[in-house]
Amino acid sequence: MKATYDPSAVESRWYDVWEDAGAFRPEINPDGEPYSIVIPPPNVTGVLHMGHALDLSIQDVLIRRKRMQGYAALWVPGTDHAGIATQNVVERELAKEDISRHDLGRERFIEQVWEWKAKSGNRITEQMRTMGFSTDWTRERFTFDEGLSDAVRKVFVSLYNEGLIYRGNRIINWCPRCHTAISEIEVEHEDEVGELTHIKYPFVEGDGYITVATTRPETMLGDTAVAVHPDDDRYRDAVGRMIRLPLLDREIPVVADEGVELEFGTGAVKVTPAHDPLDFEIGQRHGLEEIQVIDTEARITAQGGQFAGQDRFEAREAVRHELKKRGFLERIDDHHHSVGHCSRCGTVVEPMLSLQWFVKVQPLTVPAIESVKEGRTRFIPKRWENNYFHWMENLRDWCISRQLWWGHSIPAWYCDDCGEVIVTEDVPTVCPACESTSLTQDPDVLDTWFSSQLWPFSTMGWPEETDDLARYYPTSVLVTGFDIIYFWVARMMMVGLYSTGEEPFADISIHGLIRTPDGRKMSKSSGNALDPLELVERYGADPLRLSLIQAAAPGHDVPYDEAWTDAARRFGNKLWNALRFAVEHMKIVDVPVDGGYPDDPGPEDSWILERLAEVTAEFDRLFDEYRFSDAYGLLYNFAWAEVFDWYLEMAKGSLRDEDRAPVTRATLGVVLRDLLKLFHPAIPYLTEELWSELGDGSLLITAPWPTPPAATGPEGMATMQDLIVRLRRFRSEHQISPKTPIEITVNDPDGLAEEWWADHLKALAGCTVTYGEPPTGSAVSRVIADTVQAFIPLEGLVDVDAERKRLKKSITDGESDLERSRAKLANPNFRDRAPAEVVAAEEVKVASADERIAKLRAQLEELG
RNA sequence: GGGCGUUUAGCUCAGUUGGGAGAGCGCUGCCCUUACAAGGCAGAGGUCGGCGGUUCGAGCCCGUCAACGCCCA
Repeated sequence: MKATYDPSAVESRWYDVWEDAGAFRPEINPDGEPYSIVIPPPNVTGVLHMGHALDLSIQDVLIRRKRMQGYAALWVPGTDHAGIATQNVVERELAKEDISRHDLGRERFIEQVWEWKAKSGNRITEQMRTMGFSTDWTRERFTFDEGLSDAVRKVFVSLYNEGLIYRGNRIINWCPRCHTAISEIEVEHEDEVGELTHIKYPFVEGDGYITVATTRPETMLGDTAVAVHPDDDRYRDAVGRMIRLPLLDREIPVVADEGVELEFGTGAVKVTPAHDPLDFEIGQRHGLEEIQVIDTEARITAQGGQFAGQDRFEAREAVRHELKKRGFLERIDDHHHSVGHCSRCGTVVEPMLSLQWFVKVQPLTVPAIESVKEGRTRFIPKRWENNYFHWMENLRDWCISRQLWWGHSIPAWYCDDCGEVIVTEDVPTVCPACESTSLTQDPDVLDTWFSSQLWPFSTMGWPEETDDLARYYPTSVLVTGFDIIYFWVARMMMVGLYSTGEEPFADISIHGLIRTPDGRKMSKSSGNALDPLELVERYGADPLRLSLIQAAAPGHDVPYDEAWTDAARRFGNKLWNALRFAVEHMKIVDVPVDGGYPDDPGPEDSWILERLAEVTAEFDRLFDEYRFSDAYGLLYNFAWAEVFDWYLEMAKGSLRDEDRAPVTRATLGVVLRDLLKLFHPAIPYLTEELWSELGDGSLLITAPWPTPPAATGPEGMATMQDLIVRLRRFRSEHQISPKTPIEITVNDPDGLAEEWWADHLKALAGCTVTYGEPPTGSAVSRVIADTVQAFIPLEGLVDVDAERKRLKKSITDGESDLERSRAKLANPNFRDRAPAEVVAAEEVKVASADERIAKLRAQLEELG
């Protein structure tokens, strides 16, 4: 073995070996209970970012452990066709050659996208392999492949037939850049400082006017009323009168409507039914005309008089200018308000009246809420349930049609002759109403999330009744960030229950977002995003995985610092060298794949075996609660601070003793082996490589999960470790070189210091031991651990003044402990109400502190 | 405006049944001890945001205030 751990050398070796062995397929454990996860499908256009790295590392850790525990563990990979995103990418490519999609036409453009996918669409899956993720590639799916398209059509038609999908004219959010409608949650609201324009709307008859305020003055061109609240005394007389709309001279009524906010602005609002959701509702109630004044390019329509053809923002200025010129402008105030932007391209969205398809979601939310309320699906951490409920309870209908080319077609056809709407899974040839054969399919496609929401069961073959569906659906757990609970998780719950009657997953494990070290959001646009693949090159995939898992406390954001990954890499080096020590120098061979715990271990062996059993049990407990960071933190500290720093050092001595060496080899072998197993889910490459050094020839990826038997270590271990630490401190405080041997006399009234201490005190503290009473005549000091005292001759070793100082400090420390415990015991309430064992423990503390201080005082006196 | 979260060592964060605060990085001193200097040993550093309450006992439970952040409207 090489002297240092080289991640890139190790990581190039194993992925193909695993895959060729079929280890990623659940069939590797044919008799195992099923355990399944579907990957949240990344956009096919995407490249792996830190969020993916975290999300997928967690899933891999779950899957790999379950696989080792003997489950038929299935992790389904795949990608999302990502309608807008992918169409944008390909359009941009074409633009380089000065071609628009319209030049190509719809059919050839779609071909172009498929070609792009074949060429560049597997980038992210290649990156997943680099990271070592053990997904079953034989089951890879794409949201736009054939089977999934069948599922989409089936769900659409079914929802339509039950009246849960309808087509209607409503105010939607329009992105003038992407040229499509988008849903409510694809709109990102940002607080901006805008201008509130106050406009005078004069009455047609008589003098006077009403002042209305708006942040979008250009929409006044589409105004068909002014509305006030019915209880507003200020406008009591105005209701029913007519207004002459400035600039266009259209006569519009003043109406009273409950929807108007009394306190806001002047209390009177202009009503633009075609370009505002609230105004649309007011318009419906009062039978107002809907005049579209902004078109799909965000330009003023012919209805906008002299402003026709202007861009909406240009028109905003022009309208204001004209109002001012003609005396209708009252004033302009600065105004903080939130402005909606397209989540895809950042363009300001335009609310617009449009004929679109919608899902009526309310009926679907009822069972989805119940499932979580009744615990059939649980969120981890639980607090995310509240957000889920809140969102579900306030859902508005979901606009699912998109004016794009790349996406699932809407399975709706219109009869060219009689206008009949035909919604069906198979392409219709004849109009059922008039028997015309002249039918035209709806040109729109579906929101990408409409197909993503089917992912947990469409990937398993639904609507076919496949073996996979029967065996692996519902899935065991969904792992994802809280940012897509609304987009994705909630919809999977709704449509999963609707389509299959079952919750799509038992658990939903929510993790946070990766942030920069100073807590900001990582994003490509702000240029502070780290590339995980670059980190892999610099530190290795295993160190990146381990550091992400350790840093990610459940449900909290992760401010990521490379220092963690560097620390994980150093841990890898430590583990590497521990194995190197065992393999090369100590001839550990033939460690069994499982079992093999020694029957008659020595004291330090039984101690580490006890700790191994405790730590494994605790690790499993934490892991089963999805507390991966705690579980691996525990393991990391156990490995480094206990196995490497203590056990390995103690084992060096016994390995030199031919009588004790066999049992030490056996113990060292099983402890390191089990460590490799426990660490494998997090750092698969390194552990597999080290496993191959242990000699058996099998693969770690499919080795059985460890279940070390309970063991009991020797009573005196903790005291001995304490004594060693204190002796080392004594050395450090007195600047005694580690090379200077110290002869100590150990006095041990309670029989804690057994014979086996001597070797360890020699090896780990550089002290040779004599048991018995302290020597008399020469100056000594003492170091005390529990009831054990070690006497150290001072002659030639230490400066007596320094020793006095050391003793005084020890006495002071002891006294403050003593004081605290005494005060507690002096409180009668404490004695009465605290549990007996707590009181007893406190009494023991007093007694031992007392004794200790007495000894130290005596020591001080002896020094004179 | 509503909801949620955060506030613990110089920095980034753990701390789930309330019983003397931990990790990583950083810092100080000593050590190239044949697994590892990507290391070892020892150490310094904290009124656990403020105030009040419950309790024999609060980082942890309750109330309140403050700062920061996120989501929704």
